[in-house]
Amino acid sequence: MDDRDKRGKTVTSVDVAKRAGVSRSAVSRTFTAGASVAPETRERVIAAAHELGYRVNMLARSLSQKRTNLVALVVSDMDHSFRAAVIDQLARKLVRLNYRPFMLPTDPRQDVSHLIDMMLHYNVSGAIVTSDTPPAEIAEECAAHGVPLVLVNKQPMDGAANVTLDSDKVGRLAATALKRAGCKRVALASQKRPSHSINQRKQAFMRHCPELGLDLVGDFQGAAQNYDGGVEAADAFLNAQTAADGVFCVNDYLALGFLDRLRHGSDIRVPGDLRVVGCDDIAEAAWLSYDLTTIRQDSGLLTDAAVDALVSRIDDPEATPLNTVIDVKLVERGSTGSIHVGDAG
Amino acid sequence: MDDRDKRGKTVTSVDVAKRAGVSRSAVSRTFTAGASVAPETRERVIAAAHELGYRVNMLARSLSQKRTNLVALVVSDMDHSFRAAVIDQLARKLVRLNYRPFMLPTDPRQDVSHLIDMMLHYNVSGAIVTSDTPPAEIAEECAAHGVPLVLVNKQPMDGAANVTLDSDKVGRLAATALKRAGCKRVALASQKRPSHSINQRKQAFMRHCPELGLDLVGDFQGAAQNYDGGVEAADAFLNAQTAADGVFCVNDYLALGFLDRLRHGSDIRVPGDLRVVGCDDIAEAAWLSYDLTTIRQDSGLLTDAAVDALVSRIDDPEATPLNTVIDVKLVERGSTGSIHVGDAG
DNA sequence: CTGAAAGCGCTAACAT
DNA sequence: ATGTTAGCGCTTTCAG
Repeated sequence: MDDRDKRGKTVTSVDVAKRAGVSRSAVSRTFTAGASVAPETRERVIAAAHELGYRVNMLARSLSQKRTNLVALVVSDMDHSFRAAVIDQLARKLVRLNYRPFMLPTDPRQDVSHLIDMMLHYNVSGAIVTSDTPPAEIAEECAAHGVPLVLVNKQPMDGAANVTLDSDKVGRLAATALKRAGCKRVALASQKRPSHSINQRKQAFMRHCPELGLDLVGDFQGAAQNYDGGVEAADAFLNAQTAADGVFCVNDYLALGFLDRLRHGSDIRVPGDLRVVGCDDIAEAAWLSYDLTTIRQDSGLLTDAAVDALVSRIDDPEATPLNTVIDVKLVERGSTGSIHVGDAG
Repeated sequence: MDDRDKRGKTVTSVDVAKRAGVSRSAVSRTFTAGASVAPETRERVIAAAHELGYRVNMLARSLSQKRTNLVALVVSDMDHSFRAAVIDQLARKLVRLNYRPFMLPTDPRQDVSHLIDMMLHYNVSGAIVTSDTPPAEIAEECAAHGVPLVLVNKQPMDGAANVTLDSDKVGRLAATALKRAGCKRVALASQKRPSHSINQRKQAFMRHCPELGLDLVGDFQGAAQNYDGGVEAADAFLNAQTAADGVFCVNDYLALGFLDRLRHGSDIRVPGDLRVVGCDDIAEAAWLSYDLTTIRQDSGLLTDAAVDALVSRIDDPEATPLNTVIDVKLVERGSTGSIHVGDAG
């Protein structure tokens, strides 16, 4: 590999062709999976390419193939560690399948037309939305322009594939866990303007409580679905002075704030006086200070399903979009009175 | 905007040209910043484009301009929330400047040639590395191929711009904070195989302790720079039964695990028996259960500097790469005996 | 200010 | 299996 060749002008397939004594097509075929080239030719081409430091220009290839393999990752709250993990996994899985993840950060209040523009500008092969942005228009536009779209934990939309956790089961597991822990009167801790998936969880929980003979005595809310929201929810809970003996926090971050507020500023002990269940199973839930019983949303399954759904739509644009439901499971820890992890280790 | 026009075949500049009764060049100019078009022509073109739902094909543009505006974001541990936030901010800032962030996830043990390939395949305008991957080859290759590269919190390398926090100040602030909190004998909590930036912090701390008359009585290590690593470091600390009255944890996650281990499984009270200082100021550090004094690494400044450094190298490839040092500051909380946030609120 | 023509680097029919 | 030819959609001299 001669350094003088690398710098300055870029080496193209015609350079390689010349050097290998073949046509450009031969070069192209050599670098195209499943094209027919004589082994001997291919070898010569590869050698020449290597000597020259040649790399296929994907932009040019995409232009002529009319297919980019670019996938837009529409993302908002990366500070939410569960979502960050999801993005990370999506990116890895896409790369493994030879797609190129493309970040489209977005603000909740930002208009989506901007996003659509970018997708179309770059001719993306597909898009995955994990943000909280209400994707109403986005789905329409993508459908109109034939861009395969996958929504993760969003309200299902026509023309878009959907991956979402089994929210009914979330509600059932939460209620069951509290019931089994001996609760009689339970409450919800949630947020003021719940996203679709959060809302589903809540509703499921409210459905299952009566079935299990649990009294639902309140829904205490914070502003956002994060730690501070949990603190606020706990404040509301404390003010209300309910006789609740169990709480389902609709998301783990919220639960952590909730727990912390009880511990620092009230006499209520968890799990002694109150049992708490969260949802997601973020890493922090297992920390010694929290030891939170929660409902695990397996990000591996979630991202597998999302990528599957996307790929199958890219491969067959006419196929009806998949609608995948991800199983969830209860992870019992100290906040419902199970053995404290600290005792086990 | 006629829907029949949008579906099926893509609308190109020639369609717009036809409809507007001008040449393709006119269309091109209309969508090129700072090109000279008669206001009246421009208007007609815009109208036609809008009616047809035309968008410039950036791939084609990039191909002919030989500049893509794609920026590779090389990233490894997104589960580390500080890094996730950095990625998020980088992406947002790049988009704002009309660059397109492109995720290149990588594993610590994966070979970098793979990454270089992707960058070259897509002709990226530049790259930012935030992962822990030893970027030795990556820097070389990028330099060899003229790809502007920015390293964030990495060991400086020839030909690459570098953005890193002021590690000397980190060490000084940590030592000073412990000193002011009344410590005499201090220890480090760190990890087995520290990254470059972590190592810098350690060394700085070790330099400054003697200057302040602090005895450094040990360096207790966990496997990784995360929560579990902190727990392990605390175990080591407890086993050693040192007389330390202060600990500098080289990173906040580590600090949280360290604190938790002390609280759950020892009689040592923080800040009563032991003062603890972390580094980074991640969101969790401010949580009620931790209330950790720490040294803030401002991700906003960090990412601003990284983007600046990148852009200036893209704009002028011959310029010598910038080397930016980010200021840090002490955030005092309860773990060094300052007023507990819980009391304030 | 505008249009014509050449070219960015690659692939895909179509012949051979 | 290989080469030839004609694009992919856009920009950019170069004339006018």
